Amino acid sequence: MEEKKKQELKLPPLEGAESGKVVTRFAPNPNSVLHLGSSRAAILSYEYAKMYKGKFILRFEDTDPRLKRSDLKFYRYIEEDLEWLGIKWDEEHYQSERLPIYYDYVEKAIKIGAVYITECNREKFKEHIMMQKPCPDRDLPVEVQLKRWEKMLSGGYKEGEAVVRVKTDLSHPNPAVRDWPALRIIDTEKYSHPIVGNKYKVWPLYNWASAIDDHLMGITHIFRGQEHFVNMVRQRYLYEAFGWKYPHAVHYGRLMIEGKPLSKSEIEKGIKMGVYSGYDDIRLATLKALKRRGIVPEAIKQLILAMGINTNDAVISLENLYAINRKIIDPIANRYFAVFKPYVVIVLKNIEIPKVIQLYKHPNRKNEIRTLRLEKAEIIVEKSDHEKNVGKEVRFMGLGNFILEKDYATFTDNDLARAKDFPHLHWLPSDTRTKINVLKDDGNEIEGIAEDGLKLELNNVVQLERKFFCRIESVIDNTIKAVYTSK
RNA sequence: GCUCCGGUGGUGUAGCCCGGUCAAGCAUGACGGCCUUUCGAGCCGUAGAUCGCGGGUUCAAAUCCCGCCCGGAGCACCA
Repeated sequence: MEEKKKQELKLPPLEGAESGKVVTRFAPNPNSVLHLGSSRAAILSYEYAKMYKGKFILRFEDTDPRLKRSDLKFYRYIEEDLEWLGIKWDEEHYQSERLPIYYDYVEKAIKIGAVYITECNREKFKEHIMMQKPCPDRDLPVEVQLKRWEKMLSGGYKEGEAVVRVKTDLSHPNPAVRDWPALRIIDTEKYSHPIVGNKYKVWPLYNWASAIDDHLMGITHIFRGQEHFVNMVRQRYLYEAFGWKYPHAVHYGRLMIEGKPLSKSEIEKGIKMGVYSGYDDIRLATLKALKRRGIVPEAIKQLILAMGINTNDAVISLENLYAINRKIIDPIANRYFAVFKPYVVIVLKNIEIPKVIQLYKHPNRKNEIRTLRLEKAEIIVEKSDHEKNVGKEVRFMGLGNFILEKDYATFTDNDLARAKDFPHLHWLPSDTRTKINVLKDDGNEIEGIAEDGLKLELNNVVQLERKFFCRIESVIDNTIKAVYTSK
């Protein structure tokens, strides 16, 4: 039964990759949690590193204390999410602790004329750049640049008064590439950094910190969304100036999920405004929400690997994730009965009481048994099941075959072969005490009763027979709370 | 507007670089059957794509060229 016939999902070969020499990194800004989209870079980077027996680095890009502020809790959340995915990293870095390194390269770059410090303000600079003209201080001698650099470091400029820029090509067709900004001043008295506080006033921008780090850390392959495409174009000028070799970069397309917000800002906003209950709100596609719903990490990994490194945009259907997930959990998830409201009480006729009914916990594992006790000749079934089948002969699963009437049912026999074409209905003894609430994926809750044995499945994904898979989230006294996984 | 990147069945993906074996493969979803103490899983089968549109090159185009349309991304002293 457990034949391993599933073709191991294989990533296509990586350009320029050699076994033992691949180094990849995942470089999140710790300003939110991981979701299905952001886990893509992590999974691809990690899997490729593993595939080529290389190295995988986790690097927190926390160099904006002002607009995209990092938060201490997210460093930890991201680590948790990665661990949950089964991702292990060989190195971990915080860019906020590497500022002296970035400073060092500014000085080096000034000396080779690769960067300059401009006192042009944003508007003035933009005017020049749009006309493919340099700001006057672009060609100031090295000594002046160094002096300005010292002035920046020593606090001689206030926010916005000076910016380090990388010389590119002023006639580059894309204005966004022309002399891009590398470091700026941030008033950390006002915008304190969660890790280094107000220790530094000069902060690198993404392209500077990322470019320097990718080189210093020996990154050979970069995986990121297409929104970073021009950043590669920009950073190449710097690499060229330093005589470095730019890593192979893969820019995959945009990933969307039917109806679910997949942007950090939208998630953060929704949580702040109380639209979502938290990072694990089941309507979200965060890793924390998926975990809570009983989606296993292996399913997420397989989904991402199946998408590969395609550059076109994808609107993926959650059904796909569910299908993959189901294949993994179905062989292990135990089976239970739960009857949801509205339900009806049926009196059983022609049976002996009391009665102990034995059922398999899983159809494939006939050695594991669960039991239901009938003390009274009375069961509860769902109203819709009852309505559809009044007047018919039905199979009460595990109990036997019955002619179902309006409020009673008469036992006929226990012949399973004969029951083949009968509707199979699940049921519970009328004196069942265990209650269950299931949080559905649309945010609504449904109530019902369940087998007592279900209380022992805390944190597990189970199948409520004929209903759906769900994860048992909490068990307090006689009440079980579960979260819907999928059909 | 400018600069990039895309457009293969409902969804995802393979093929496109190096034209024919592709009247397009796989997965998922839908439908039907078998099996089964579940409406799940498994097995079998069915339906579903004139490969965005138009033109060109060629004996031959999803694959090459041109034009157009549509979608996305970027155009921050964000990452």
